[in-house]
Amino acid sequence: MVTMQDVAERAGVTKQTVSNVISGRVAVRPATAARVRAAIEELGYTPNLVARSLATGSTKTVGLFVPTVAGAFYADVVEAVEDVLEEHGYHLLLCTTRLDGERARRHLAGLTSRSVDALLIAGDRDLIGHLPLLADARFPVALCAWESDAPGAFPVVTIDYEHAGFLAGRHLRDLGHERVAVLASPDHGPRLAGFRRAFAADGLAVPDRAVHTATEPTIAGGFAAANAAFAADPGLTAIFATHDILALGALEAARLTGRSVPSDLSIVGHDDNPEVRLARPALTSVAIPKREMARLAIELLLRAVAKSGTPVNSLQLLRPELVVRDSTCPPGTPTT
Amino acid sequence: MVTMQDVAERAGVTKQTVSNVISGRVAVRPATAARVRAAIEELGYTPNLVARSLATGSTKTVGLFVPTVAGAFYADVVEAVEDVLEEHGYHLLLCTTRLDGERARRHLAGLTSRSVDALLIAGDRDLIGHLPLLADARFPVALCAWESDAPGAFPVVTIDYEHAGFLAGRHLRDLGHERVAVLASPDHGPRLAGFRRAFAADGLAVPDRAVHTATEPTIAGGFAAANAAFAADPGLTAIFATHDILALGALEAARLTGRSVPSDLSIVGHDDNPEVRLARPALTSVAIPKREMARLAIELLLRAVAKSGTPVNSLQLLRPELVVRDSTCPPGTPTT
DNA sequence: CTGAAAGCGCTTACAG
DNA sequence: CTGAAAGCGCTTACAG
Repeated sequence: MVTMQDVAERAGVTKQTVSNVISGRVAVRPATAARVRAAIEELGYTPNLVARSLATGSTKTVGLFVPTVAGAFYADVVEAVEDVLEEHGYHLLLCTTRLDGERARRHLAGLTSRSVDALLIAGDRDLIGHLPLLADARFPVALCAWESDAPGAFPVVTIDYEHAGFLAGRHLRDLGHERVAVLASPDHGPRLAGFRRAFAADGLAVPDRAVHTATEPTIAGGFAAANAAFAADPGLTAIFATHDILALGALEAARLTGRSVPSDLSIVGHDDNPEVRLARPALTSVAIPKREMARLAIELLLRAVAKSGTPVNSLQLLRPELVVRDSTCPPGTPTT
Repeated sequence: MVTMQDVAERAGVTKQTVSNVISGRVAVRPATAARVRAAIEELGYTPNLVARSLATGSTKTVGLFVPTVAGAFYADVVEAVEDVLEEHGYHLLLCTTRLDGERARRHLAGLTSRSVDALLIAGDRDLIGHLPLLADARFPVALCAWESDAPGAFPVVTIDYEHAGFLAGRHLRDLGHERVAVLASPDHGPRLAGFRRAFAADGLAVPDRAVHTATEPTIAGGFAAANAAFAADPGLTAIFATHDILALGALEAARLTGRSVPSDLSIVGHDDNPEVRLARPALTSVAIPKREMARLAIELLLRAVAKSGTPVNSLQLLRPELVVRDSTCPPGTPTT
């Protein structure tokens, strides 16, 4: 492999000079610089980034942990992160934890060895217990897409999930719904709380018996939870699913129990994933600014890297937005 | 930061000995090893991987290029790659090219600087023109999920796409279809060729006017192409879409033109993405072993890294499988 | 504007 | 089984 030394010899200078023309940090006489550049060209020299990293202490790489890359949410997060990184000349080291805490721990331990300039952890559940491992990490760490229990030790950029739930509830209340059910994933406490707040504002309660926990975040999980909701209250007029995929299952359950959506049953989803636009009817859903979230989190990190300090430890909540489509209407609206 | 030297001093040995107990390459007297381990523990020492990489020439990292991470196909590829890497103690450097050749080129150039032990490139279109950049890469390179024009310079592990098309065609022929159309993405030549081969085997031709190119790989693209197909031959009884997403668009087009699927129109998709199971009717599709493909490609690469040689330059084609669901039946079958 | 020196933290033969 | 030496390829002050 051709090294900086080789280039230097060829150009008749020392390697420091070569380094200077490459980095541009120190002025080099144009004629010399030209000779060096020619030598680089002729030799096909390309700097050894590992050596550079050892000397500078920076790898120009940031780590990203996500639970998975399947599904629009995290796929978008990954791509948004990559875009920002690219703008700043950084590379992406990706680790999908797959809801496997032990796996996550191993990777975390691996990263600790200063092979990364910063670390962004998106999504909770898996890593929460291992975060203390990061307590004395040599690089800045931030969290995003964290719904609850965000440990105070790190800055977090996330969605105002409580507000998301509130928007869903508010929409159903505006339409006049009173007998409603929630299909909730276990980790979606804030969304549920926000939903309840919307009803409470009108003096209405969403009792625990109207909340049905989905055992898994799948169509089947939503299907089962929706059927449980129908059994608990056959006369309910609306459902809020804390995740689009559950809403899709609810749609299926409605079809099989002869409920037409939205005239017999309104359904509101959450996340506004692309597939909800394909559902029949197209689902009303709460859209969350995931790309902006990812961007802000990475920029925060990169800023900390640049001034080699700790990032400002704050909790930043991005506001979601309701997207009304065809799956919601006032209760008792005749089928068209 | 605590270094190997610090550990050595604390344990009263030299850093070479510390290195030996960590690597386990050289036997160390148990008592000494214990002292060293204690020192590591007390100091919270963790080796600097960058320094190790510079000394060994290996970064324990492999690069993966994919066009995108959105969509089940590449998401699965990424996760499969990661699983294999994890088994071997490697990290994943991810780059999504986003169909942006210039972006891909930049990343490629970046990787060339020996910061990666191997490189897997999944999917074509974007990188094809820049592959020569890799001609004298210092690490092994392999290609996967390559449909056509795989440059002979690198080993490729991919799907037998021609066979995939054949399976689709064969299925429709077995059902008795004769007047068919193909909705094809521009890059899916082999699938189309295979489809035609199945018809040719029965002495039937699939003329060019029955092939409708989708301008984009989206529902809308499939929708438009399907309508073009209906216009060209109102009496066609079956459609093969070279991509599931196009098939979904065709489903929509069938609905809006009053064709019932499958009794009036059979539809076969390709890729067997999870969403086709949710479509109504559930789509018949050609399933491709993408995870196996990714695994084989990475293992090939890792083998080459292990013996620091060039990988065997071969073209390996994995066989797809037809998954029959509810969107296909013999032509003229009465609606149930 | 250019060169001599030291160092980043590790590993790898090679002596003892 | 342990230590002394050299080296991986770069960068960073610091002289001249």
